[in-house]
Amino acid sequence: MALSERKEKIIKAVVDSYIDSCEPVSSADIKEYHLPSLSTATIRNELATLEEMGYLDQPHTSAGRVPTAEAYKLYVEKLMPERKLTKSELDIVRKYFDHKITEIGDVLRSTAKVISEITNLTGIAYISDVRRAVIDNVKIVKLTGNSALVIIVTNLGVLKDATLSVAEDIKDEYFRAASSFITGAFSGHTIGEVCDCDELVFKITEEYKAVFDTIIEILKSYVIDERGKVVLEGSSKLLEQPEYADVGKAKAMFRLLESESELLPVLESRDDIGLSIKIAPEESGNAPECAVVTATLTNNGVNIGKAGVIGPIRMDYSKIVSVLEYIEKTVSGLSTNDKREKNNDKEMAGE
Amino acid sequence: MALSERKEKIIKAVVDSYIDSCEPVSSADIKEYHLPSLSTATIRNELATLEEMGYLDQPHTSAGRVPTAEAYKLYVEKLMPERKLTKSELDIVRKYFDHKITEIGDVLRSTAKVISEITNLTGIAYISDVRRAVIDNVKIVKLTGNSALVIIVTNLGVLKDATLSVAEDIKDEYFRAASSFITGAFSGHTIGEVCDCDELVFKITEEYKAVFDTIIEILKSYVIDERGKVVLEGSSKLLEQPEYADVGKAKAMFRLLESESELLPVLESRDDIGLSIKIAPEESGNAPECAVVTATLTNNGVNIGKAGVIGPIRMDYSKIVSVLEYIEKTVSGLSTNDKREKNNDKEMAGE
DNA sequence: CTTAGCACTCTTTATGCTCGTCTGCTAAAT
DNA sequence: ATTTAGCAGACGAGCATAAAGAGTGCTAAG
Repeated sequence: MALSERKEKIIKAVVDSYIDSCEPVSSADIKEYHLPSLSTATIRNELATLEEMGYLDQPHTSAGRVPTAEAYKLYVEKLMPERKLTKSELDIVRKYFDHKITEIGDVLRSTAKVISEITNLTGIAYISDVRRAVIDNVKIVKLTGNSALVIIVTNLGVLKDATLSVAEDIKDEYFRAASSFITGAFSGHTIGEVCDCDELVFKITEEYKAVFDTIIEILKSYVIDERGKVVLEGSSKLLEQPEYADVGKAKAMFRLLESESELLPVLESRDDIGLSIKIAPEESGNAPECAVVTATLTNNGVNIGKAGVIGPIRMDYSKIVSVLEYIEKTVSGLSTNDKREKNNDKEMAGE
Repeated sequence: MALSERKEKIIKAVVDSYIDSCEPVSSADIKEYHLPSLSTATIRNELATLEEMGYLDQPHTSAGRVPTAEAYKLYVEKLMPERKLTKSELDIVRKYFDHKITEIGDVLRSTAKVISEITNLTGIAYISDVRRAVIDNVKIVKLTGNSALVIIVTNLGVLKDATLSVAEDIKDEYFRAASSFITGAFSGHTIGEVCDCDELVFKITEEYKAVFDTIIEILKSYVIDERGKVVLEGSSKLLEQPEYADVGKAKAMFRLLESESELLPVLESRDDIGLSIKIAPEESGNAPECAVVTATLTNNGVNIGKAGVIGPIRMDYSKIVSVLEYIEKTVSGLSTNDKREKNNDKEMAGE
């Protein structure tokens, strides 16, 4: 059934007001700040029918109204005001991404951090599936005496690099040759493929067997380590929210954040593109009530992963959406071969 | 004035009991669990004099006794039982360090994380002073088309590496030559020296001017970024502690953790070696009461930084000391040219 | 010096009470 | 038919009071 315009206005008033104050909204509040032309009695009548319709709740008889998840859903879909980032918010984002960021892990951490800082909620970021990353390039560089660095470049960015011990007397040339050999063998394959297949498929010669094995090892442990690893930043920010004024509630929420097996289903979204807003998702099981807003991160058009916020159902969706939209754009602009606007890049003069 | 053996036993009983339960300790408790041979009245007499001496406190007249900071200090110095890590605790530590860890930042994060996991408090780790790190080696590696990776190896380990954009047509040889030239110029100098000095000192020829400038830039921004940066892991663990059952207290503590300017003086310890236990340090100013235990991390005998825990004054010092001692040893064993016992390293066969 | 016993202090918990807020309903007004 | 004013009723927040329980301090005896 369609809602009258007035009913929608009242829902918006309740949600806006409740987001701001976290206190049940009375008919007088609505009259004063949102609909001065109506009497409180009329508003009360509307409130009563909206409650019957499932949009509002009443903690007890003599209390104001509180929005239900249904009301929030309608709000984000239709009623929410558009909002632009303020100057200072833009500055915060720029500050975080004004550096040279290489590793995927760093991108995730920075993203989660900046989101948390602006929204005052917990920022989350994660890679959808490392196994799907396509290897572009593998470099092995000798560092000091007996250690070497393995750098694996994928379409998602530079994977965390790993050192390995090597015999002192191996020459630079060997590493160079090994690098280009391995690059030739792996390039174009996904990490998943490389992990699963054995040396025969890649036609590895005896000479580079050892390097091959080592790199497979590194990839395998990387895949295991990062499987569904979610980066969380600013979880303590949740304490600022009045819904967690009770330490028990706060603990329950932290438990959810710390348990990856419970958290992941809550985060997952159907759509692989754009923003996803999940309000009180069923997947959360007996975990505490929460809402999750995520944006899809891309790099050169490739889906890297997701970033967003998690927090109580009462959150400033309007602000969060504008932040995430901006971050989505910014992160997509970061990449190994980017052309960023500002002086973020210093071209190195050729020889 | 010297304490009688019995007084010490009673202090130990109070501290042990209070660490365990976080509840004021009554004379009956002490009799039952620690000194059954004495009567509660005798114990009460002792408790009264210990309170006068400043070792104990009484929340109110009809409550049991609570140890003062003085009592904790005596406890860690003299009364604390020795404790070995349990099998499962050892396993946790091994799990964290069983990987190839390259970057300093990763060492810090892992260390803080494992400490937090075992102690159920907030783990901290930080580098004493990046500017004092001595550069060993600088490598510039071309990755894909127009991006290159700069790897700076110091005596502390591999610094976070940074990418830079380069013209497409630069050849590998140029990077190789630039790497060895820059290594020749910087090797043996500290990061601080390199940041402060200009090109003349390093006799940079025109040819490598651009690389030189870029690397200086990277180092400078690194030094600024990491100045006094403290890695914190598991801050939400603090909520498990009953002293933060009140959200206000918890928030105050989180504020301390988030403010580097307030946190650093609390962490700093006089001694540059071994374990430091600071109980209710004066430096904390008007920040909430806390205790900090830190160990010095070394790498090839070089002082890297500190790692430890921060939490309420009531913490299981005995356990923490044993954990930190073990971690101190383990981390010192990690290094680019290490000879670790187990199969953590796979030697790569020569050519 | 140690101990038993008892009075005393102070917190904790439960109970009852008042006050203010906000609603729901009814009847009148538009 | 909708809106509004007015009023009774419901409920929580806050406060005082009372009773119960825990643990001490003190005194006097062992």
